[in-house]
Amino acid sequence: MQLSKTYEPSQYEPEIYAMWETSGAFKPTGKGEPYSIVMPPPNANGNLHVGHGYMIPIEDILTRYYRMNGRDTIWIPGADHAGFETWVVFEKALEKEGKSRFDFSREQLYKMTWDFVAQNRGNMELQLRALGASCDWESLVFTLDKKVVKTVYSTFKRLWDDGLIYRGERLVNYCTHHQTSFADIEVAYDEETTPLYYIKYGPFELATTRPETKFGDTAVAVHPDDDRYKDLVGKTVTVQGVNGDFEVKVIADEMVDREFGTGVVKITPAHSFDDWEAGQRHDLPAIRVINEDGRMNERAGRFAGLTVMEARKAVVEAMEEMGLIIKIDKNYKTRIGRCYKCNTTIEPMLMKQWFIDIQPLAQRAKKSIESGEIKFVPEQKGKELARYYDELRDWNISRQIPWGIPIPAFQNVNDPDDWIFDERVEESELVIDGVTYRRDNDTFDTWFSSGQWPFVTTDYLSASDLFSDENSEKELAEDANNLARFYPNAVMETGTDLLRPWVSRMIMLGLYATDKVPFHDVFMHGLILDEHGQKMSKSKGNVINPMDIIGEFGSDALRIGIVMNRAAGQNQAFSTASVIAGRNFCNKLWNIARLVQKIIADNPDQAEIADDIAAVWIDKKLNDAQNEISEHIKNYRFAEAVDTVYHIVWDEVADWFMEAEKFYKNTAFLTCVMDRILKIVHPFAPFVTETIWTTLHKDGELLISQQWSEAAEVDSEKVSRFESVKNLVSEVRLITTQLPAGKYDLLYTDDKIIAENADLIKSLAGLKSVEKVEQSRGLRIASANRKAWLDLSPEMVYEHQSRLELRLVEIRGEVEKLQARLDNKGYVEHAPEHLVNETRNEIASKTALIDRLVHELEVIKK
RNA sequence: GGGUUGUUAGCUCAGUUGGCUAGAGCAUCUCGUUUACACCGAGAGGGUCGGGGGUCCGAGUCCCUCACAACCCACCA
Repeated sequence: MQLSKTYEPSQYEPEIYAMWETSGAFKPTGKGEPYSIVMPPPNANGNLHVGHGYMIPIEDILTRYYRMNGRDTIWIPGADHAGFETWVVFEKALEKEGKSRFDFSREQLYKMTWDFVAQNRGNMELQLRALGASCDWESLVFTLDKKVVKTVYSTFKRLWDDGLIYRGERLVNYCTHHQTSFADIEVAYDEETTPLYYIKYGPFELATTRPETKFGDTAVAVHPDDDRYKDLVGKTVTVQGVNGDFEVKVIADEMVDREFGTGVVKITPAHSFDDWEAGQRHDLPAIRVINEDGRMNERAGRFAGLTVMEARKAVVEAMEEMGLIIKIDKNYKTRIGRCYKCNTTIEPMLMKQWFIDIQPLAQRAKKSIESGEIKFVPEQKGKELARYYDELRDWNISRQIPWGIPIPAFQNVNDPDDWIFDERVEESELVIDGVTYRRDNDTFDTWFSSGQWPFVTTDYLSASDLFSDENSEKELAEDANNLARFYPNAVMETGTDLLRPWVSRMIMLGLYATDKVPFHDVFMHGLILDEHGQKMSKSKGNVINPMDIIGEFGSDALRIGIVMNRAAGQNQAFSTASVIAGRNFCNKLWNIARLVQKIIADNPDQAEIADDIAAVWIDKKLNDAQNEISEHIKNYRFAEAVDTVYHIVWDEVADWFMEAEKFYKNTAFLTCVMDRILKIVHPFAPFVTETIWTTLHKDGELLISQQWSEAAEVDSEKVSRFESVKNLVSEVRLITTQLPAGKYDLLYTDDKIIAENADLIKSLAGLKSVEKVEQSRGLRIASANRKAWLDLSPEMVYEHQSRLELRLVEIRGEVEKLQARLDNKGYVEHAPEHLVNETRNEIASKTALIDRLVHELEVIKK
């Protein structure tokens, strides 16, 4: 089949992907050392964003590269139930129908959300295909699949049995209207004006925005270095309250800002996040004074039953009567959290939640980073995580939304402290030995389940049950039918924003559940910003949809463009210019293939060409490029790898080798080189390379399943011969572009390389002729140091003189700089010898060039 | 406020442990339509590497300092 003039990606991409998928090329071969990546599961309910447009190509480059380099490779895709995000979208949809979550049971809600997600789930998977993801679809895991739940329960059970799970009180963001708690990110903060009350508080004066929580005060805090209150620290003071006197402890804590108010803070651990922290540090009791319905409880005495705002007003009035209010700052501005749905003020509320005692897990994870068992790219991210582990506090794994994995715990209706583990979560009540247990209605934090992703997706736990004896490792590795050989994963590739919520948890839970690190390397990519370096957001309207880019420029162009010029861990702008470069590159490759096709078609009976020095030269270049690319991939330097690919194809293959082949027409060799290039480029631009491959190869073999070529043996003498030709041609081009348009003659005297390659040189340099003469004339090709002259009239040579003089000044300047370096004793003494030698050699060659130029100028002047 | 990362050509960015004349893509300019490609070819111009100081034979790279920007965390009673 003839290749069309221009590469039209949309014409080939879907078909090519279907070929890969149906051929089974994405499946591991069962041969070679296992190499595995688990895809960070995109939201099943959503569309891919431009971040995926970067993530997927990187993971696909790795997968395709290792697949083509002898590894037994798998890339496991996933789909995320995205607990919170999906829940918000679903609840909005419910709302549109005039319904609320309170109209349904938990089971109903779960079922409805499931159906809702199922409707949309196909989009994301189609988009992964459009990006060319060569992942093994058969091993796809949804975060709510049975095997996920099973593993999550077994890990929970184990933590429970090990005494690492406990019920604990914790402040949660609570909406008193919806009567549910929210995650931090679900709370919308707004700057608002709220009165700041300066009140008398025992021996202190202090400022507060929340006088109504005074009933829950259990301490009063000052800064440890504050001399004003030094004597009172540690004492218990009596405070006059609206319900009578009460006592609080005076504590010293760094949280207090001496400059704010009077430098004194009342501490209400049950209703303020900061105060809760302080309470933890100082071992203070927490007293709840607000109920879940947003009204004051019995602790508020005569104010019980009032709403928070009513109580605030009433308490202030009462305090004013008692003379406890000093002044009220009515212009005070602060940020108040509100429910994103009903705008109700979020109350920090003390509630019972499930917790994991995290430090034992965290410290083990920290060690795995510090020992180098897990390596981070960029390295900095590992250090950041190690620090984070030290600060990590017990992990609250309960969430109050129905869309998630139910927590398999039941509470004795008669004894709130009696909890049992039971997986029968479909039952809302269990009766065991006459005791009734009620199911906990909470679900797991999504990170608790996704934190187990590497061993869930590879079925590692169930497999390690099968292989429990000493030989398990070996048997596992050899069992080609078992996904467990892919655990631990080779690399975890994900965004820097997921370092704490996700990567940290995978390491902790992986080590805990499997005694192994979940992956050996972590590669973290930064955020893709818009073209002007701004964060993309729907409200700004600057969101770039990867599917639009694919539609306009093609999948390969997006891949190359987005990977190009990008460093690990760095937030960087999206650049359409780079995508255009990617598209141009694909077109270039396409046209190389067209030229190969044409040369072969035009020369059906061409025999092997023995003296093709361009062939030897390109073999060498391709060897080098393969090595370089491998090195870059090994070090996760994707931008550099793409750069190497781009330039080997464009600068070496297209500009020199193909041009030389227009002369040689070495058809057999052209086929080999074409294959080799396609293999090298394939991981980066899979669609265009496969399209070319399947067009040129009629045997039905697919490029995706090929192995990279072995390095070719090269005759370095021939390589340097081609380099000489190249230099000569470059200089001839340089001179002739400065001359009036037209074709020129090259003359040479006693020059073996020119004599042997006269026609090649003529072809490459676009000369009229290359002729041997006895007596030289015209302009000497001086820089390339060849006995060659452009046959120019004395007038033209004379005109060229000024250019030569400029060049001479330039080179003399360079030599001066180099000489100055050598004149510096410190340099000669301290710098490595090879550098000094290099400098000397360079001076020598430049001096020789100066001599030639000087000589040439003398000739011209005569 | 704490932490992290940036600031290199008109734009978007590379530059791995300090070492040859600081690179790429896009954009710009000149010449060119030789049937692979104008999504092209041959060339060219453009940078005191954010400012200042220091270490060193040698600094875009290491140290100090200032300015600016982005991100993460904690957010003020």
